[in-house]
Amino acid sequence: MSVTIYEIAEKAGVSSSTVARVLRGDVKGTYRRSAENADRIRRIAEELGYRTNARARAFSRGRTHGIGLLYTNDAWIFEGVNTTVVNSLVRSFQDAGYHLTLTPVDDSRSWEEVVLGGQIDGCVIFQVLPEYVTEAISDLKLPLVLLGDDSDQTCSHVVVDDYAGGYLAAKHLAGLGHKKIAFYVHESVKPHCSIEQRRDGIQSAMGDAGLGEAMWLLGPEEDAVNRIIHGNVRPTGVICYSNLESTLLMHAMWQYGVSVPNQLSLVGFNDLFATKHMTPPLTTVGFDAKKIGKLGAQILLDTIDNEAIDCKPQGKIIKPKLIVRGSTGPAVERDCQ
Amino acid sequence: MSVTIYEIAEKAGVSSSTVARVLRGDVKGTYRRSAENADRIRRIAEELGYRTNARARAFSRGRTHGIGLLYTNDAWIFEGVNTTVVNSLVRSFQDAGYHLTLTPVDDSRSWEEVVLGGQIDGCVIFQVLPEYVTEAISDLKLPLVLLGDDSDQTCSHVVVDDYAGGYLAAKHLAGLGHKKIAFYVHESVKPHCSIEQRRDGIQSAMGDAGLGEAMWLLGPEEDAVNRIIHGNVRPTGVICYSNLESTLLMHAMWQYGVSVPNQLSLVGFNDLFATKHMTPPLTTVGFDAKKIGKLGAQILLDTIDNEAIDCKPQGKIIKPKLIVRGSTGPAVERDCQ
DNA sequence: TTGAAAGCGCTAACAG
DNA sequence: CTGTTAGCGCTTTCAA
Repeated sequence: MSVTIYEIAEKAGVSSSTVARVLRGDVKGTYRRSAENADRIRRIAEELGYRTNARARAFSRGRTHGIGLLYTNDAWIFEGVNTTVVNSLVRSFQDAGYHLTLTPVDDSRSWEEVVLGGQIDGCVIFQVLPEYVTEAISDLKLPLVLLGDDSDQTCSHVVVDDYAGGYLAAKHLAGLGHKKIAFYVHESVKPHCSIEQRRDGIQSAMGDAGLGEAMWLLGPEEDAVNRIIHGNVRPTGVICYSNLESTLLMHAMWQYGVSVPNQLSLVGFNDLFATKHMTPPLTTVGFDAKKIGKLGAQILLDTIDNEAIDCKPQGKIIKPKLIVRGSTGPAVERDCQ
Repeated sequence: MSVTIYEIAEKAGVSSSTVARVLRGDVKGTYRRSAENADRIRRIAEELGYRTNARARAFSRGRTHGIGLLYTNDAWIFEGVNTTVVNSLVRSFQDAGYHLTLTPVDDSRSWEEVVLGGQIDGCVIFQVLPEYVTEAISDLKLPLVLLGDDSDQTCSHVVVDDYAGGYLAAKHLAGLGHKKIAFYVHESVKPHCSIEQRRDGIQSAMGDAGLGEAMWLLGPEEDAVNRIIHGNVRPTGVICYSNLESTLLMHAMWQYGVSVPNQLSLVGFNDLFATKHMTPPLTTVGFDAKKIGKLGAQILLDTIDNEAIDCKPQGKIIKPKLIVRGSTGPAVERDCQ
């Protein structure tokens, strides 16, 4: 058994409340006598190796200092730039005395024990969750913040301006003289608002540059590669939805002997270590992933602290920026083969 | 306030213990009358929207069903193949009704609240932790399992046989006629037993093949690249410690116009998506990362369940395998330039 | 600032 | 199988 405040109280000859208060820092020590007593209590606690029992505190206070990180997609949560977001969340919460619990949401309903059972004080929702989950959470009035999804404007959220990202990418290509620009989304990518937003941004930049419709490459990679290389209307510049697509395309172009950027320009999304070291280094749309975690944590902590005032939802938008590297160059029409 | 067993007890006209027992499934319902009662209790609980209060249960039982994932290295925990390990851990624990809490260990001592405060029932330790942390944990007699480190044989652990991995890699190169084989570890890699183990395996395979000493490339990448390209004794085959090194070298060789595998063979460690899609696809030493998480979780859960029997530590070793792809080929002496 | 006392909601030992 | 009765260790009124 571990040491409790009662044992300390007995040794110190004071009440357990006093011990608790001193150890919690609730006693200012304004009067000398009081301060001396406090010191003594702290010393005894130290000697006995006392540690606040977090379970008892959580029970009594009704707060665990735990935060749930809710997500549905295993493959996505620790993918590429998201690891930076997660690490940043962990650190930000840690600084505030909170800790993150990984809470995958699936049919197993095991998330319920954590979320509905009150093991957490709030949750960070990564991307979209099934509606019945978000409903359950809002029924509980559990503070939450959405990351990477602003479809529900009644919830606080942090998102990247994907429209702007798409715009930047396409504008860059248009500036290099590209007229036929494609947007490639791999078939394995789950539906997400960022897809349409990036596409809209691309289309808008193309419109501003007096160009026509963007090509939209969906489906399996073979099809995409095929259309890029052998299609009737061949793009000279391709914008990739994420690191996955850039990796695949870069590889495929190498296989088929299409030189990047001489014969084809490639722009990616997300700036990773691997991106910088591709052959050639990838021109990409990046954003401050750390900031997402930081802002998300901050918003959630605000909400938790101000539960009474039930403050209105906050929305933050992160602006992306274009990082120009070696995978883009002037447009060159490839001859028919 | 949420519904408690007392409210249900009152409505059902039974005692709170009965409610708790029924809801917990402790009542078999062998007798008809009892079964009917149990059904009624469950129905009332359902109607009232009752949820077991996990905080109260944790307090009362002295168990939280939480598991801490302890690590010191942000950059490493979600890196490459480790994400697979983490996801596998999460799932395995989830299946057993446990959840994982991310617990970075650093000077902030915030890990103490989680670990020493009793917010978790056991911990998974990723790689090595400062000694005072492991000591504190064993003082607490908190069940633990070490992942990727077997330096303390008194603790349960799951490790990859890195010696065998190194051996496989070097044997492969030797079989292709390579005589000068180097092992490259980037300077940013923190000291870890796997480095020596892989090197020993490499050396051993070289010995078996009648070759001399392996070259050991350490330090900044420029030096390594320089020695590979311009050194007095130039390796024809390089084994990379991890994905980092393979990415860097593959890129550098491309920059300097050294063809892989025609002029230089490259073998990596860890099999990632990106590895398969490098140009050329990387020959690499891979292992079953899912299994690590699975075994780790299983061992820890065993330990937690058998606290009384304080079972002796279990050690599991995962055997790696060589995945031959396009980055290795017959040895060719490069001419002096 | 301090002490006494009443919880927080569930579990568990015991008697019936 | 059920009810009674103590806790688990900390927080939080309320008086003093």
